[in-house]
Amino acid sequence: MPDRVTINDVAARAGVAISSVSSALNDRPGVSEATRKKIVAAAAELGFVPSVRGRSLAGKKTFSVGLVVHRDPDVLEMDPFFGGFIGGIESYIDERGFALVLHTSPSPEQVIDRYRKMAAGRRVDGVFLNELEVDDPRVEIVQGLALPAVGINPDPGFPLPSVRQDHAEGIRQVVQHLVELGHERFAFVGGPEQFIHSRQRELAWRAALTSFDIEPGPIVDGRFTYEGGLDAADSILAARIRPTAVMCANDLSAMGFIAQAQHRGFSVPADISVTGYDGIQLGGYLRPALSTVRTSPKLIGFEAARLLLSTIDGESVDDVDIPPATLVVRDSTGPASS
Amino acid sequence: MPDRVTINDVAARAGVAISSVSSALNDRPGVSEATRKKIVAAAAELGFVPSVRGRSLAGKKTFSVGLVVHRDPDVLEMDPFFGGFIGGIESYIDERGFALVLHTSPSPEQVIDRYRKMAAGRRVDGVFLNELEVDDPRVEIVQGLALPAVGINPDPGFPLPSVRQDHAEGIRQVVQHLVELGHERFAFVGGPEQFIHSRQRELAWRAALTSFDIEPGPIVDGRFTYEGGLDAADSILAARIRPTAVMCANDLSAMGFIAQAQHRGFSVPADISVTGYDGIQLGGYLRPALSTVRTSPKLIGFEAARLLLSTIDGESVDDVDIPPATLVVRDSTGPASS
DNA sequence: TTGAAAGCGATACCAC
DNA sequence: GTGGTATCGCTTTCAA
Repeated sequence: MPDRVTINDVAARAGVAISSVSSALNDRPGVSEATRKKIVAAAAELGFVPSVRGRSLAGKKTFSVGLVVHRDPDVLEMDPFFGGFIGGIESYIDERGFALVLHTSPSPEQVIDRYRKMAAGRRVDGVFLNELEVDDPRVEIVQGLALPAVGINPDPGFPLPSVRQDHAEGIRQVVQHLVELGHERFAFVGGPEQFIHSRQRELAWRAALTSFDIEPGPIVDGRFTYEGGLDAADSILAARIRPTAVMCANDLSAMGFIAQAQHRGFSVPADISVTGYDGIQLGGYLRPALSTVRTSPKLIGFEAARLLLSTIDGESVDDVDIPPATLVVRDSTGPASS
Repeated sequence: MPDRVTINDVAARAGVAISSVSSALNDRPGVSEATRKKIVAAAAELGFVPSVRGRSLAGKKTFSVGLVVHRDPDVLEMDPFFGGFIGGIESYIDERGFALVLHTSPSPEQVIDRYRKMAAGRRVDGVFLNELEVDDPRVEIVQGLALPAVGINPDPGFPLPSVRQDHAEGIRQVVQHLVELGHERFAFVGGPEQFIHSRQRELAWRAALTSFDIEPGPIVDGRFTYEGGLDAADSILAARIRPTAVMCANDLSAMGFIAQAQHRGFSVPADISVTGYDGIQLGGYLRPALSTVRTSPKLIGFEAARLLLSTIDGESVDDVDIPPATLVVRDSTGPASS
């Protein structure tokens, strides 16, 4: 492999010292305009691109941030949140010379190990903490390692800088929408209880119903998966007194729910109204198109990246609140049947 | 941020020179068993983890490989191939101390720039070339930069080490399956023509039909997207003489096709049989469940990673052939209606 | 404003 | 078998 152009080559070409090259190319003061121009020209001619290796050793930064998907790699295939989230991260860090190091971790034990290695080996300058769980062990790890980290949608009082998008408002809108359609019997299909966002959504659902003086009705686990939605539909639709409206805690389980409801001969929304939560693209293409609460994974990723890079630079940052997720009414919700 | 323990600390602790520590910890010869033990013990006590930064500067390796998703970040949300592919890469490189650097690139021009930067900045030791296009400019770039690279599903004669999974066999099986069901009028929904895998699938489809002495029938573009499938259905089902069986070049467009067919009052498979290509998980959950050709993105990722790391180590490698993608018969294909 | 030189944390070569 | 030491490419003092 041929050796690349280094800062020495540029310095030689411009007839200056490498320290001047460094200063000039990093827009630091202490270089005359004339010298700077000469240097920039020389760098351009030579096609100089600073070596990330060299600068990270000297500068004590790796210029990369880490994201660990701490579930089976298959979630990347099925969970559309990550696509948007990663896209948002990219759009911020790319321009700043940072790269995203992605890890997937099949088993929970490996997750901890990953964070430890990333931090100790100084492979990344900071990490994103997504899909937070109750008493998430990662918090202690990053704190112990003094590794900059940003939390995604944690509960209030989370000890690290965080990005949040309010879910309560959107869920309240769902309930109001369903109430206005005349629904009186409801059910909720939730996510795994160890996830904070599962709890948040269920609590918001309960609270919203309560504010309308409505009984919560059955609450079953949909596991955030398509299959979970299938199962939930079986369980909910088998009851003697069926709900006329169901909210699923994410779009994927809502898709499963609808498919199974249709399979069992129910019409959506004529027999039963169904909503999801997330706002994945696919939902808009379904028949019926899925009414849902649209979140902003891309924006969340963008803001999280901003916070993380600031934290890495040693700045103290405030938490960020993304505008609330809001109701998107499509075709899977309609007037109560009876 | 507290300074980490370095190789110097370990050397001091064990009372030896850093060079011995380096040799001992990397299982290189030239260290007595006794010394090695002392060093390993010292390293363990101190919790020493070698700095990737230091070793990459000295060792001329970054211990990371790059993947550029050279389309809009949204594809990560909609295209399930990446999840499995990335998971496969991870499962190989993780154990070898490598990390995956992921880039998304909204605009085509930026793609080239990305590769150039990754290579010139020596941020990665090698890259994956996926979704190859006809006369793909990336090939020249990596060759010019002497950047190790591995191609995914290229045509024969591709100048770089590659991983291929045969598509022809699976597609032939689709045709045979449909013919055995009595179908005589066919249509094909293809992908964007600049992609090599689009062409490969269409050619295989044509070849298979020819081998059964059947006319190809209409071939329309489904853009590999759900919406493209929707549009393709509109176009194909509006014809006076409709096909009774349709193959879509990927699952996503097949899903769109089915949804739109149903929307227009056609029953799948009673009125029209539909198959996809990819074998995404979601396909199994649809109603009707999607008949398709199952590929192995995870295995492809794994093997591609293996090739890439070998190439990086300077070994010359042979191309890898994954066992062919094969037909999965589910519910979206049935006997010809008339 | 400029340049010389000291690290950063490893690897690798070369004497001893 | 061992321990110095040059080296990788850059950032960052600190003199001049």
